[in-house]
Amino acid sequence: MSAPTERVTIKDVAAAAGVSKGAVSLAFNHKPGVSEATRERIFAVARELGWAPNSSARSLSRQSVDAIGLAICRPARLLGLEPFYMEFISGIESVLAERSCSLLLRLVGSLEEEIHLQQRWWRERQVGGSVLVDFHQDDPRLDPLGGIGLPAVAVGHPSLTGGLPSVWTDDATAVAEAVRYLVALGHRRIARVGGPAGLGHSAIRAAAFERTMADLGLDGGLHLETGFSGEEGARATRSLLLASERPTAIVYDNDIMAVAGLGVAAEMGVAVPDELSLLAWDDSQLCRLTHPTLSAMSHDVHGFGAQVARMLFDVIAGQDVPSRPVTTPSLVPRASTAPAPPAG
Amino acid sequence: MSAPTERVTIKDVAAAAGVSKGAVSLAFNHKPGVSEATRERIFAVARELGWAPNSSARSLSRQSVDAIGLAICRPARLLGLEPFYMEFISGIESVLAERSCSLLLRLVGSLEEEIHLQQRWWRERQVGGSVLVDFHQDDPRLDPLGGIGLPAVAVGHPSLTGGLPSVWTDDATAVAEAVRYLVALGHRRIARVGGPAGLGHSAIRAAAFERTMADLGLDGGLHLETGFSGEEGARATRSLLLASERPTAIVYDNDIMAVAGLGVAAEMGVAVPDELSLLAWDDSQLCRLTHPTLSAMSHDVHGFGAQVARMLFDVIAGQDVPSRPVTTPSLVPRASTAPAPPAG
DNA sequence: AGCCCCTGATGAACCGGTAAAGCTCCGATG
DNA sequence: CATCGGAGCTTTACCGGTTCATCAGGGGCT
Repeated sequence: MSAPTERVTIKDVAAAAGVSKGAVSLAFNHKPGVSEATRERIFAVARELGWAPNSSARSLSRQSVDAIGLAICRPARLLGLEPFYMEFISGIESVLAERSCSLLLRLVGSLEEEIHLQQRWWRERQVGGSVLVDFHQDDPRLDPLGGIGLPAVAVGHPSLTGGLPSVWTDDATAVAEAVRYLVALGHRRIARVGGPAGLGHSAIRAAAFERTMADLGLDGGLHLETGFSGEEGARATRSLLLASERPTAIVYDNDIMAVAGLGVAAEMGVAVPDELSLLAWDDSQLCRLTHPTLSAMSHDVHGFGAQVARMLFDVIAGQDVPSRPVTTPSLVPRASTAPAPPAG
Repeated sequence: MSAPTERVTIKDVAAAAGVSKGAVSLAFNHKPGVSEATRERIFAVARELGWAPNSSARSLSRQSVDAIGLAICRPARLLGLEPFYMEFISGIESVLAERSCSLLLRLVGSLEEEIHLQQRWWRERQVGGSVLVDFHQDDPRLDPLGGIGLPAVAVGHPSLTGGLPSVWTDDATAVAEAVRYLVALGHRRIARVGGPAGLGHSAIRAAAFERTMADLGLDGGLHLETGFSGEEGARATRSLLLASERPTAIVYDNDIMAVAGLGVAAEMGVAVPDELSLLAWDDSQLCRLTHPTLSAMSHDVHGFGAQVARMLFDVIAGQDVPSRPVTTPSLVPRASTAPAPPAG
């Protein structure tokens, strides 16, 4: 016995206000064609009846959708720990809210799954456009999604996103800053614990790391790839610290792995920062909660998301949008980095 | 010069297959009325043309929507660190995906905002129903949302959710288990760092904490309220450890605050677990990354989300759904809890 | 007075599906 | 052999909006 759910439609409002459907539509969309008096009467009636235009009907008629899609392809257990995404989403939403647009979120298990999902979303017109994240080198999504006309904004360096309008952070420059900072502190054996090599931005950071180290005349070969999880960060750190010539500084690709690294150092009795400096990436609140607090490469993830959303709206509006970087991550030194221990 | 975007509609498919719109609709919805041969021909044509039914049109016609809403009212910075939500969402989505239903996610700044949002979502039929989370005592959402016919499932103890079908974890029992465990280890001065008192489940845990302590003849007054953030967890821990008679064990309301507590203990030179035992809540991966690793009250958040989604579908289907608990969190002892130090 | 134009409104067509009623043909039945 | 029933489609009427052509009425101009 579900409630009758008295559906109020535009017709009811029109009847109650003594005008035609068309007039109600004009009034609600703030278009000319109705007098101020009529408009107000219509609004009053609509409020009284608790009416709001049915979004399916509006979409159908207008041939447009007020929703955008975001599919994230990482295990949920990992995502929960990545402060990045929620912050990023919140940035997107800050822009969506202004335009009363909604975010369709989906966690997918593979890029193939994402391809199918995005195709479906677009064919069924469930979304007006999509945000694509986590680009790989030769990303398999580019071909299938490039051709179908889906308006999209890519998050990632233009070298990865195959001509899609993109927003990215200049990770190469940030990596260089991180390395130079550690070198200035006297570190010579610097390691890096990165994300999966297939992931575009990990590769970019890896390359920048090697290059910067080489430029400074140091050995840049000391970097490990992980799957971004804390556990893998811990394992990587453990193996680095067990090496015969262990590094005096480690740069991580996210906060979680840095926290894990800190745990491993403590477990192995390696003093941070006296014997080992650690540098995190993203700089979530987590970095301020550990002891010692974690130095980090910090950036405005919220603003990043907002920028992406704004650009997507432009793309949907049919504008020709140039790719552009957002502000480069910058170093926030805290207690986990210190001058290198005297060579021993 | 946006692409012409040749919109393929059911009419095109019908024409190409040499049948009527109706036949295509029947075929695609797996309803009787078309022969097997025709059905296959229609599918072949649809695949070739890359057609999928327009979701707005379908919603409009069917008077139903294949999306559900979730609004979360916590600061984004905090959410990112709460592994709970992503895991919860992923649980919801595991069920939605089976029914090709989408999740509309919104981060809101206040419960008032959520009320407006949910009302709009429902009036505009953007969602078929909603998941309501983070119930407060005398929650302001109950009145405005109860009356409008929005199908909803509440996450929270029935005492908080005003007659809405609910799913909840038996926090009271879990708190009791936590306390008894610590007491069994010899702890007598046990503190609790909880969430905001207004939040229903915090209140329930607080009450259960006091009651259990009282039952055991101990002082249950030692609990602090926070806003769930790591920083507040750190502050609370600091104040507890500075007290004249400091606790020998602390129970936290989430993982992040426990991690922060661990940081504070280290900073103050209080040995964990020798001088102080810490117990986290939720048991995300984070608990295994610190040193020492964190004992925690663990539960299946993914399954929790799935359960909620399943129930919401039943509600939307018009069934009369009984509220029910999911499995009670259970203790996972790790390295942060140990026998109480000898009284001194 | 006759004409034009502008404002404020109406009515019908349309968006792309679904659903129910209607129509055809065919084999089975009395 | 007329009749009935059902399988297999088609037709048509919605769903609840938007949009556009049309129209009535009133004021200003010649």
